[in-house]
Parts: sequence; C-alpha cells; structure tokens
Amino acid sequence: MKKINLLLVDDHELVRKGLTLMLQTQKKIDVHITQANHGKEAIKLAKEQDFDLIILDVNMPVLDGISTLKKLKELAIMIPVLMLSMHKEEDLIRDALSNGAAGYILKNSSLDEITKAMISIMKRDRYLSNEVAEILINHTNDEVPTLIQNEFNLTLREIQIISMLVKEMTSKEIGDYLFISKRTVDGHRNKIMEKIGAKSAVGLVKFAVKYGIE
Amino acid sequence: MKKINLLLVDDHELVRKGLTLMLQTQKKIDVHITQANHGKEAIKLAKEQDFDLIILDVNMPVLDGISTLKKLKELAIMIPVLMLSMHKEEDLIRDALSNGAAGYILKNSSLDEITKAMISIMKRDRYLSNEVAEILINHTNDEVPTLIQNEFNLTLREIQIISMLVKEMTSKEIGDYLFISKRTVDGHRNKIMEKIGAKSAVGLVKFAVKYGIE
DNA sequence: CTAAAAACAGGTATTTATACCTATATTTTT
DNA sequence: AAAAATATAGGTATAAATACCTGTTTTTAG
Repeated sequence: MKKINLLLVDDHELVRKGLTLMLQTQKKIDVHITQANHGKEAIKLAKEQDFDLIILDVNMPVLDGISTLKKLKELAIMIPVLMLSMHKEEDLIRDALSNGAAGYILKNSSLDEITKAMISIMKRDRYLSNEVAEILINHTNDEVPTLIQNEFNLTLREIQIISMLVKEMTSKEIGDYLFISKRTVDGHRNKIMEKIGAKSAVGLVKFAVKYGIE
Repeated sequence: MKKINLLLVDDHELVRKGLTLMLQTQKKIDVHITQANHGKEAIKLAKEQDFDLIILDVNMPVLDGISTLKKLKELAIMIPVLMLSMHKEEDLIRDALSNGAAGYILKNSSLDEITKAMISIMKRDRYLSNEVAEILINHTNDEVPTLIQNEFNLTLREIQIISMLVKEMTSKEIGDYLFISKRTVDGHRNKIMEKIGAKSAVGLVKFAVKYGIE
C-alpha cells in the first residue's frame, strides 16, 4: 500500500505528537506526516504541497477548523478532510459536513477508529464515528447556523473592516488602503458595533478574537 | 538525576501518547510513565504503587480531576499533583489549588513548560503557567502575588487597569471607579501599551484576551 | 540608605473614535 | 417592480485616546 501523505492540523503539540506516535506504532497504513499549528498555516501548506488527506482540529486559534475547511473549498483544494474534535456539538458536526468534510471523529477515539476513518476517507467514502453518527440520527434536521454570518448578519465588507481594525489600523489607514473615505470606514465600524452589541472598539476586538477574525 | 516515576492520568489516548513522546524526546528529566484512563484507575494505582508525581487531567469521565485530587488527599496520599487542563476557568483553577494541587498548566503548553513545571513540583515548589497565574492575579484583589511572575513585568495595578479597559470602560469611568484621576489611568494605559508593545488599545485588548484577562 | 520603579496627576496639543445628522448609487431580496 | 440592505460619503460636534511635557509621593530593591 502506498504511503499516505498526511497534513495534521492541531494547535496542541500534545495531540499532534500523540497521533504521530499512534500512527507510527500500527501497521495497517503507512503515513508521512506534516504538521501545522493552525488553519492559516495549513492553508499555506496545502497550497504549496499535495497531500492525500488532511486531519483538521475543530477548535483552533488564528483560523478555526470550520473556517479552514471553507477556505480550502474556496481555493478549490479538493483534498479530503477528516475533522477531529473535542466536542460533539451537533451544530459543529453539521457545519463541518455541510462544508464538505469527509469525516468527523472525536478526540477520544481509539487508534483503531482513527485508522479506520483514514482508510475510509482515502477510498473516498465518508466516515463518522459511532458517537457522531448517533448524534446526527437522533437530532434531526434543524438548520445549520454558520458561525458569524447568520448570527450577526455581518457582510463580507464588514468582516474585512473588522480584520483590519484588529490589526491596529485606524479608520484613516483602512480608508487609504481600500481607497474609500475614512467616513465610510467609520460608518462600517459603527454598523458592526451596532450589530454585535459592542460599546466601543474594545468590544469589537473581543468579538473578533472570539470568532477567530484576525 | 534520578528517574521520575510518573502517573499520567488522562482519558484521551492521544494526549497520553503525546506527552509520553514529548517526555521521551527531551533530556532534562528521565521519566518512567504509568498511564491511567480516569480518576478511579489512578487512585487504584496510587494506592498500590509509589509515584513521584501525578499529572492529572481536569476533565475526565468516571472520576474527574478535582474529585480525584480530593480523594487522594482523603487517602493521605501525598504525591504532588500537576493538573493539566484544556480550560482556564478560574473556579477550576482555584478549586484545584485549594485542594492541594501543586501546579496547574494548560494543554497547549510547550514541552519546555511541561518539564519546567515537573521539575518545580519535584522540588516541592508550586508551578502555574503564565496564563493561569494571570487569571488568578486579575480576579484577586491582593492575594498571593508571590506565585506570579509574568514576562511583561506588569504590576497588579496595571493588570487591574487592563481588566477594566477590556470591560469597555473609558479612562474616566475607571478613574471614577478607583477614585483616581483620568490622567493617572491614561498614564497606566500608556505604560501598559509600552510594556506589551501595543500601538493602540486594540493591541492591548488582544493581549488581554490572549492571556485570559477578561 | 540611596536609587529605581510605581502610582499619582496636572498642562497642552493632536489625532482618533463616537454620535448624531444627512444623502446617493448599487446590490440583493421579496 | 418595489423594498430592503449594502456600500458609499459628507457635515458637525463631542468624547476619548494618544503624544508630548512636567511634577510629587510612596513603595520596592540593591
């Protein structure tokens, strides 16, 4: 069997090392592992190199798992993605699957389950761990709330402005950069604060950090 | 240096393997590791064998970390315990420390930090990671500042000011609350930004969120 | 004991943010 | 086709933050 070229994305060194060790001590599959700390790094690597499989942690700083998944689809990077999560929240699972994740397993999975998932996905099948499958079966179709858009109705422009404000840019600097008036930027900023319920730019920054807009 | 006989308690195989690998690939300390899945198993092992150190996950099924810690004290098992946690909730940290935990670190710790913590604790010192220490400073009025050393040399007053700025309070509001001049608050804010290298209050908020001062 | 750092606070000036107002062209939704 | 939301941007005014200056008192460290 051919060596699997795996991109492993998780912000915890502990988890990366653990999975690496587990995969090295089994004989079903032969894996070469490249590691990434967070989504941003993963995207950079996925653009440069050709992987057979990506294992993506759901909860990460800088760029979370779901956002990374979306970004990969945007970039038309068609590498199958296995999501790895600490939590079994239904919303996250649905969000991941509806954004093209090939599988979803929990971090308490055994080595056996992880390799099974990897093999399935390499064969272009989907894989859900039993626990995850059960959640989806029992709680039927409610909606898939996309993290920020649906909850706060932020526009792409607004998110762009947020990300620049969080880089410590002033309204004037942002305006100059985007070739729009400082006033327009102010307008966007105020609209954003209104939408998310922030009293000042401070609340805006907290919001941004919380939702991984950086 | 003598071999440390470590009992590692975590319900995630991934984390146990990861820590095992990490500890094997460093040379500062020599460790023999016994693993346990959850608190109940840990207590059984601790009664049978003599360990030098216990690393205890906070969130576990069957018997969680804090309960295990309590149970160990009840049984007069005096092995030092280093708590390992995914979350930085103040209550958990206080609960752990007041029940005799010798240290508390987060799962995103580096290998270096983990070994540092282990060495400290083996010397019967306490060890708190910076993130954890800052949570305690911020929410305590004037308790135990001796434990705390942070890399930015922030004073307690400065951390207090940060925590209020992050609550979206203005300099004037903070001044009124603390019965000091708005100017003094401005002075503190500027000093803080200088120390942490922030260009504006935005950078200050990002710093605060990153270090769990909220 | 002396020197350094921290906490305090006033002055002045400039820049930035916030709070209101207004309006128009474009895009999206119904 | 009409209505709603978005992105644009100007005016005016106030509040807040930032950048300099200056100083005193208290606390901490060498």
